[in-house]
Amino acid sequence: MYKHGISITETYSPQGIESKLYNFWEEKSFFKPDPDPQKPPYCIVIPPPNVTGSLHMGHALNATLQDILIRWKRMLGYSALWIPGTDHAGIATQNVVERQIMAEGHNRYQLGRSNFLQRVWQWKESCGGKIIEQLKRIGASCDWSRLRFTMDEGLSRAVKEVFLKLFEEGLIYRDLKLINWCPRCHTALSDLEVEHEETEGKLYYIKYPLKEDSTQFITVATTRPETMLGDTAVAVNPEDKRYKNMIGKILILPLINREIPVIADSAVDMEFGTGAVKVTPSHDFNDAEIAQRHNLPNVCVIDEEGKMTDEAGKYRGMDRYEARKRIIADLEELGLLEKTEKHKHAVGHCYRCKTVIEPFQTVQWYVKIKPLAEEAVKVVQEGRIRFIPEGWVNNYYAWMRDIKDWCISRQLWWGHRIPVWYCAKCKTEKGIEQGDLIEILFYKPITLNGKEIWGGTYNELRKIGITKEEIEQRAKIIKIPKEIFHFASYYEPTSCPKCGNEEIIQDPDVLDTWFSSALWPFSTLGWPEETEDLKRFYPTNVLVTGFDIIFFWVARMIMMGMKFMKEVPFRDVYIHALVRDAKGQKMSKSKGNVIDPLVMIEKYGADAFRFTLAAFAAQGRDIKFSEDRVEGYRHFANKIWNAMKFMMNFYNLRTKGEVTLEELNLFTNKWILSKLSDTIEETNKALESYRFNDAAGAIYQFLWHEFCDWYIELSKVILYSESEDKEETVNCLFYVFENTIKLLHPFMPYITEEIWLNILKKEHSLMISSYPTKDLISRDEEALEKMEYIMQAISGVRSIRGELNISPSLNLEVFIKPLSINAEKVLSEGYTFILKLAKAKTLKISKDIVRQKGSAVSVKRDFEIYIPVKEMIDIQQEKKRLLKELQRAETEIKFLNKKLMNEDFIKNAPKEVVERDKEKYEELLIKSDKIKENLKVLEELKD
RNA sequence: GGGCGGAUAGCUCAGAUGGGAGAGCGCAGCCCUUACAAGGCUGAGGUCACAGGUUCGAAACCUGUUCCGCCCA
Repeated sequence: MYKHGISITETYSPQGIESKLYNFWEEKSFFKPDPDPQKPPYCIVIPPPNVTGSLHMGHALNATLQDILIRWKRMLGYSALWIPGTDHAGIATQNVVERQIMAEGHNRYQLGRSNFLQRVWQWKESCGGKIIEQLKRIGASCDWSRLRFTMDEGLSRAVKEVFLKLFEEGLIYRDLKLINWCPRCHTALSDLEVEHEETEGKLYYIKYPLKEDSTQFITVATTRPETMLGDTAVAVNPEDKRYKNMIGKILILPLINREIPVIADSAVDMEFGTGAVKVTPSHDFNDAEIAQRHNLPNVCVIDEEGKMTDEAGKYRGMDRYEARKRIIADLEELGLLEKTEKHKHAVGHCYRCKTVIEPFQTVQWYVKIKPLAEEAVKVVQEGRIRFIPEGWVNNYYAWMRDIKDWCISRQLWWGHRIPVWYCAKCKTEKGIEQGDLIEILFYKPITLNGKEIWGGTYNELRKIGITKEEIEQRAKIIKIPKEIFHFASYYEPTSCPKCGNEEIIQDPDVLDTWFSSALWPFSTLGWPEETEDLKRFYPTNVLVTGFDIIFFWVARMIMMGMKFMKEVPFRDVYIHALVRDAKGQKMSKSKGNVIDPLVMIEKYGADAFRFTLAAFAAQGRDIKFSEDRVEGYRHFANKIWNAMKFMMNFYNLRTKGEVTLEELNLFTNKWILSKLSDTIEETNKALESYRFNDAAGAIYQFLWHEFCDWYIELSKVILYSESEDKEETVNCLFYVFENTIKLLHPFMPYITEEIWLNILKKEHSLMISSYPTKDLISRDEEALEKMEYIMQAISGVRSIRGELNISPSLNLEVFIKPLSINAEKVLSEGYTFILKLAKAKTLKISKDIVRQKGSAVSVKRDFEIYIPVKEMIDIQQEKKRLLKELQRAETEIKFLNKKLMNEDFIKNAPKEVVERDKEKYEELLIKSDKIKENLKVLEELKD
């Protein structure tokens, strides 16, 4: 129990305090932006985590930095809004629910599309968004009343709106191309969703016999022999002398005995393999390009499941890897396998399930990206969007330069359904009824008149009496050729706008999740409605995110923002680091090196954890996270707590809330105010330039090493006496502490609020109080200089004590001889402080002091300290100490001397630098003389 | 193959626009001094990866080398 009637726990314990305060803030609606129109807006949209996700270190860092910014700006008087939300994560979420269903012994097809979607929503309501609760644990001050989800009604509207607009403008189109296909997820992927991984594979050399003379061969090298069944040519470089006479000749494709030509294409690398490459247009991107140039046919030998097709002859139905083995064995038997070599190459994997990607030819939806990209590059070049750190713009430009059209359709059920319909009754240019071209495959047959129906064309199925609904419910695959007439519609249409027929079916695909994420900065603010929020908060101020989604997300948001808002989505893009483990390895479940942020919070408190992340968040470098650091910053929290405990002993003596430099008498008080002023400026400056570590460091340094180590200790001298400065010291102590707590609040919101509200009993919450800015206090140069003397005197005594191993319990007689009038005046003014903090028994300050024999000495700029230690210590040890100091001084003298003798230096260096060095040089000369003198005295002592 | 980033104390890292290096942890010594041992005080520890160059002056700027990491093809 303390004097003012509050009991304070011995050490700071975050458990219990945090949730209480968080609930308090939320109940008071402090997370909502201030509606006052006078206040300037400040807005951040959270990078929406996956709804399936749980909080990992990356999220924690990301959220901490955003929260620091938001709390800082809110306290600076902005109407601050941080919009939270999650994205629907098409593949990931669908996978989660499919696994659940599989555990029940079913698959999604058995449920049917609409039932399956119901299950996904159910799952989302009960388990999804766990991460939102976790964000609250780290103290995120998001406006939860504005929580959004990419599949919610408003955002779905935005998605449709955007799709239709782009479709109408011809920026969205449907095309038959080779795409990246995941045989496990059964969907197309965009280029970005493929991860290339260096893999140790093999290079197979296969002999293709010549038609005209089967004893002659061309040997091709390939890493994927199973695709040879789909070869439609062999290509060589036209410059390649080895093959000059082969060009135009016909080869017999082994195993399948198809005739294929030898063609010349300059894209062929003569150095690779034998210089002759097989061309498989259906299963390789490079080959597809060659095929286009030479008008080669496509032969598709691998299907959407990764199994061999009918075209694969006797390998039909085999898995692609099984087929590879068999083909190699068969070739070997035929004597057509020349050799195999080890070979390293990059293999594409699905970023969600890590399955090896199969290039696959299908009809997909694309966004024509060039026109959008041009605008997005321009706004960055013009500086309307800044990247911080700057270096990332190069990556951004590079990617934008070689950008390819964006494949946006996914063969999933969970996501925004593409708002396009196809008419079965309209006729193609060739006069064929479209329904005859739409092929349906059921997951489970329909039995009709004792016959199992597995599918067929749309028209066939309708003719035998299967309803439209049945077809859509039961379809596993709906193949709709490219040329079929289609129309987009915002509302669900009932008939074809061209022929009026009701036989229309919707495109079965959904949109890439990133399509909806790209709209996030304006869709979350209410677009396409012209809401108040949109008017007030768009463009947002900053996007805080990791570099890994610059392309996936940041670039696309800029494109969409420019396209639909005619304005950038954010001013700044702050790219933060990746959080790695202590050894610098990426954290991953399989490596087992994952650190759970919630465990850290549980163990050390959210404040210590947040502070660690901020202190680590130096620009341009990854974070190697170590638990030791968190522990260190928990100590910091505890330090604050204890300082507060000390102060609360004097709480009742406080007479005013604010103090100014002018009204203060005592230089220590003026000093700490000046130091606070510096810290305030440094912190704000650092935050303005997103230097979170500098801001955290400035506060830490001030609070611990200036406020606690020096100021509190100095204050005790006054507070435990009957000094007339006691009142102003108490007032100053609290004033400085309160402002420091304010500075710290964005970093450590809980402990600061707890002290503010529940210990200091402030009327209003700290999180809505005002952030200190540099005009709050100025600095007093004189006080700073005075403290310099006092600190030197105290440290001088302590050094002697420490280095000579004199027990702190031994009170010493200290003599200080000032060598200037100023030194005498200042040191005398600080007499009591020196006496107490140096733990002196007696202290004499006088220019008339004569050094006693057997004194330890410390030489300062313009005073000397003598401590008689004859009885206490070993003379040799003191001599050693002085020699060390002398040596240090002399090396520096030598260095400075050389510098000052250099005419070029005097001539070229700035005046201040030369002046400073001269001064330093002279001081050191005096110092070394003094030390030498004192060494002589020690010699005398020996006698 | 193209591009980017890193190498500073035993460990993890800071070191805007060049003026001879800092922190935290760890380590050593002395201390339970009435806010705090989750603490105090005092120390030890660094040819700033290597080699050249620019400059009066380089950890910083330029060139090359080695090692490590990332992105793209």
